Amino acid sequence: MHQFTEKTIKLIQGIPEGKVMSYGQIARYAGNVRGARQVARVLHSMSRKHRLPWHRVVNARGEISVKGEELFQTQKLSLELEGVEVDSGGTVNLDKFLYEPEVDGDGSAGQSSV
DNA sequence: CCATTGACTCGGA
DNA sequence: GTCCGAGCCAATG
Repeated sequence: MHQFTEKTIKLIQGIPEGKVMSYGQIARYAGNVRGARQVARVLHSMSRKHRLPWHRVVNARGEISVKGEELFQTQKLSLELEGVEVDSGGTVNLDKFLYEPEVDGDGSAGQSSV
């Protein structure tokens, strides 16, 4: 197993409740800027074997990009239950719920703008 | 090993 | 703002 996959898994597991990450972002943190699709694939494969909080993973726009209707609602429900506000279209406010593990205790920037 | 997929992303029209 | 196309890399069959 490549480190990218393992890092991806760990990153996903490291996402706190009430936060979400995009595939591309995870891929970058995993060391692969272009690994967004692999993240998706990892979710498919790993989520079957491991219990990964894949529901905390959304696309770059903060939207739930899952295909299946059930999976879509499942993810949306899971996020809402964790305190993440999800729009009816499955859109999450990345300015509020985007998880940035590298971010320092800044806090001032990020969600100050409207 | 080769071909296909895959929950994506970005850029252009 | 929406739609289309190409890239990208790894796991699976």
